[in-house]
Amino acid sequence: MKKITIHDIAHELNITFSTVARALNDHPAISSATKKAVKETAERLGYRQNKLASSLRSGKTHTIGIIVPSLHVSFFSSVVSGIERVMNDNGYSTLLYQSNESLIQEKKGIETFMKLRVDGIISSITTETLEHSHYLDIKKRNIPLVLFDRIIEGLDAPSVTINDYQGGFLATEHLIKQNYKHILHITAEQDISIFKERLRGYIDALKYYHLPVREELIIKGKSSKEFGSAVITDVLNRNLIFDSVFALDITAIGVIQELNARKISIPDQVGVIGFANESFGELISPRLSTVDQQTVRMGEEAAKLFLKISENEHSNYSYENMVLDPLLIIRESSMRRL
Amino acid sequence: MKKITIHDIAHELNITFSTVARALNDHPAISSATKKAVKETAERLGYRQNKLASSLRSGKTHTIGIIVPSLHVSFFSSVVSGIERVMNDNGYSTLLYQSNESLIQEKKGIETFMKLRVDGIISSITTETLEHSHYLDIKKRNIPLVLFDRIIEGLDAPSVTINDYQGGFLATEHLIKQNYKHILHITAEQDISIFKERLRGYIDALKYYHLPVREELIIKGKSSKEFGSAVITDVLNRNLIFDSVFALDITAIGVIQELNARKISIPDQVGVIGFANESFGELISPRLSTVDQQTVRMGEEAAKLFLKISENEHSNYSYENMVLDPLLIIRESSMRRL
DNA sequence: CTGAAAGCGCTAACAC
DNA sequence: GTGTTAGCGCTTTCAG
Repeated sequence: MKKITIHDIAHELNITFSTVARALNDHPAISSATKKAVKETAERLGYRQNKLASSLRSGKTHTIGIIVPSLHVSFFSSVVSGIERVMNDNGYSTLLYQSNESLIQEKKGIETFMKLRVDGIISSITTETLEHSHYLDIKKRNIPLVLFDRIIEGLDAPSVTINDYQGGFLATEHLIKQNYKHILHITAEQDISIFKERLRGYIDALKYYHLPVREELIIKGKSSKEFGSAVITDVLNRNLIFDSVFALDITAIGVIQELNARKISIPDQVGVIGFANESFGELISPRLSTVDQQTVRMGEEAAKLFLKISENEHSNYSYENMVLDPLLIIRESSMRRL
Repeated sequence: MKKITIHDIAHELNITFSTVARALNDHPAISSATKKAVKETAERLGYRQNKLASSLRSGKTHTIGIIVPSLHVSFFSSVVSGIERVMNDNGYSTLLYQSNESLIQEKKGIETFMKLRVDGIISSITTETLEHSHYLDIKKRNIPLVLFDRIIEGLDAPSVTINDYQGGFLATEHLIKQNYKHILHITAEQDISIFKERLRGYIDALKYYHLPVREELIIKGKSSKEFGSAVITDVLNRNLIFDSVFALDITAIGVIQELNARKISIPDQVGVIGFANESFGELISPRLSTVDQQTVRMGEEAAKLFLKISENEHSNYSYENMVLDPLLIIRESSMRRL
């Protein structure tokens, strides 16, 4: 099947190709008669605009690049889904690149996107991204850049994140209001901002409600079902007093299983709340209360932010840093019958 | 920042731009001295090849389009992940499009990809795709097309699928070998090929091991936790004899919860095996035995298949339809202590 | 080993 | 309202 161009259509109708181009682009100065004729023959010949040529000439590709650490993580695939929907609705195509938490891969992705002349990049950085010269390069070239969730401190780029502090506060406050008074918090070992913020929220909620902050109830370790289970075993062995747990969803699952195994009733004896709103939280019994991170919305907002800044391209807009509110999802694991 | 082109590099070195182009593409007929000089100044000036121009001229974009019903479904995001990895490793970029199970969206995606002149398309069709003229169009234009999981009967296109019959057989056989004799099978109401195949595998396994096929143990309904739970309640009320269940993962979760609630011991009294190997299967107790669909591998194989057919573009290759073997994942829910 | 020149398919400024 | 013309930044013959 021969490639059909505007020249073929022009030839067919005995007009010039530029008239055809204008007709196809609904240029106001073209008679509706010729527009109709052009569009009909375009359809008949199976013409499809060559975006490459159009983009090369116009300088706009209507394509953006998305970089995420990994699609395997449901958080990221949800966000990508949100970005993709909004961008498609606005006539953009989306290129996808997984960095696999590798700085080298991330740089490769950016390199690829630049060569393809994307109109912008939306990214969530890798855990290895301590040096960000490649992001500075994007900015230097005036390519709109939006970051989400994992952002770069000190890089003046618009972003969408979630208020982890508030998430920690809300979760803790909810437990307190359910009349739990000794809240165990399992957090991460690493010095990562999101975990520190959630911990800060936890502490501030305790203080706000005049409850003591007990250091022995703040336990650091890796995020896993096994660790959650181990913590409960350990805490019980040490006879620590606690009546509720706030941990990541995956860790909370281990907590629930261990409590179930020991016939400690949830939520009556011990309440549990997670963080992340993973789908499996609804599948265990009792169903896990949790904090939702608005993943799809995060993607949508990142996309909208991109659209906004790429509109007034050269004007100096203020870099907007949107912070989404986490949502409390209350299920049975923390619903104490008061 | 001014856009740097090969002309700028040529000017800087007092050579012609075509020499620069050849040097950058490692053309054999260029002296290593000029190659070195060209590459150095390219680096120094911050030059980046314009793939648009290159693609327009050469006719190759080194970009493929991926169409999936939805990234929210972990099955698809895993497959996409596999495709993406292999394609990137082979110098391709990947465009992504979610059809959201809508035929119109799917057509729009294909339209977009064609205008962008992708080198090929990898797709899994929507449930609405009963008419496939848009896929015929792809073929007519000689654009390499690979389908995965949900394929089109009668469209002569290479594909990667999973052997659902074998999956059903393996799951059933495993239960039989664990000495379960009355296997309840929960399947879908709809006349979808994948479910019919799994059912066929179930029946054949029973026959193979000389067990009776009891119609009352084959129950059709929607796939959900709630339905799994309801089926167990119903079956127990009707005093049907059964000692094991084979259902989709999500449905199996409901089965397990209902059995747990009734203090019916798993796997001693009743064994349970799922299908899909969703991540939550490992998180419940007892952990769910299941059938893995090799999602990432499916994506990788689809990508490899694409690379293979796009090599010998115009030669007549035989359309390969790769069928992956499902993998039995045995966990506690079906591990009877014999 | 390098240069000259054509052209991929389109957009857009300038004519009339 | 339509035609003419000049590129966008490359790849790719054809020369020499």
